[in-house]
Amino acid sequence: MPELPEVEVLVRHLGPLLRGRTIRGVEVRRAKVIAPTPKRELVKALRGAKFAEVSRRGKYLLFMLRRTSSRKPVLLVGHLGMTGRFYLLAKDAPPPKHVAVVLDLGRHQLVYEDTRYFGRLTLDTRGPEKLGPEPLGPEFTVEYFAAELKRSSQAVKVKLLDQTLVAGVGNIYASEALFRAGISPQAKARDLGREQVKRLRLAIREVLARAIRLGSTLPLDFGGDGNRDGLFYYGQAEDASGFYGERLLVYDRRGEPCRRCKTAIEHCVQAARSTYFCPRCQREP
DNA sequence: CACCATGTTCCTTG
DNA sequence: CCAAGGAACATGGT
Repeated sequence: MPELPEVEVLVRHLGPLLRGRTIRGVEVRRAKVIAPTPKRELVKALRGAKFAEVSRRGKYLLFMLRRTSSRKPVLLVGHLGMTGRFYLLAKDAPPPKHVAVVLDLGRHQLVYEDTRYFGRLTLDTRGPEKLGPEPLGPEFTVEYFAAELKRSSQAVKVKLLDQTLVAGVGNIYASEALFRAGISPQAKARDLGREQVKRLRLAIREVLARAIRLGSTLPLDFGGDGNRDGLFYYGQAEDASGFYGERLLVYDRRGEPCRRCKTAIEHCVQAARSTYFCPRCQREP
């Protein structure tokens, strides 16, 4: 479930587990995910390098690596796409289906698994460089947000998915934030008034921060199949605990009663993505 | 079999 | 040149 909050929770768990560990070997099982970095180049850069810091930018994972020989750090960039997973496995555990890359860490292996192979694990840093401000950071100001929205004739929900506007909002949290702000997803971005922009900015920050808070309280070793051996698995936490349903107010709730006014939640398609909203609580400007 | 899915990029059209 | 819409990517679930 990778939007900003899921990636943030993953980073907070991975950081302490990886920091200081040395990469002994690199196995690329699906060359597509490391593109455009050639396999040889990746192996050369990673083997013998040590994890220094694990951080996040938008939906991207940033692995800062250092090697004792050279002083310049290597930045390894990860992206989970729709179905990507990073977790640790015991050294000789058989890697499951759809493993794209395995990093040998000695007693453990860091596995990057991705059923649909839409994600990335690469030395190409152009992805995160194009991103807009962090929604929870100081650069995401009302002034900036208002000015950017004014320049767009797109529906505001579609605009929220533009990672150069603000980094990390995905299809689920876009619908959730608009519901909390009481704004119709079909409203043109440039038509929002000052108060609506303020409310939307706040709603985005609250929705993301809340998801991070909730996600951080959950154990991540949901494997349950023994294979992962409890060490680390970022999986279907929401389904397993049933808390997914509680935290989402509109997403995937077509026909169900609005939590606020009981009106049936509606669904529409915008830019080929599903949008959910309450026709009564969310109005056009 | 048909349709849908948390994301991004590329191509076409206007 | 830019905005907008749609397909493509690859696999699995319903």
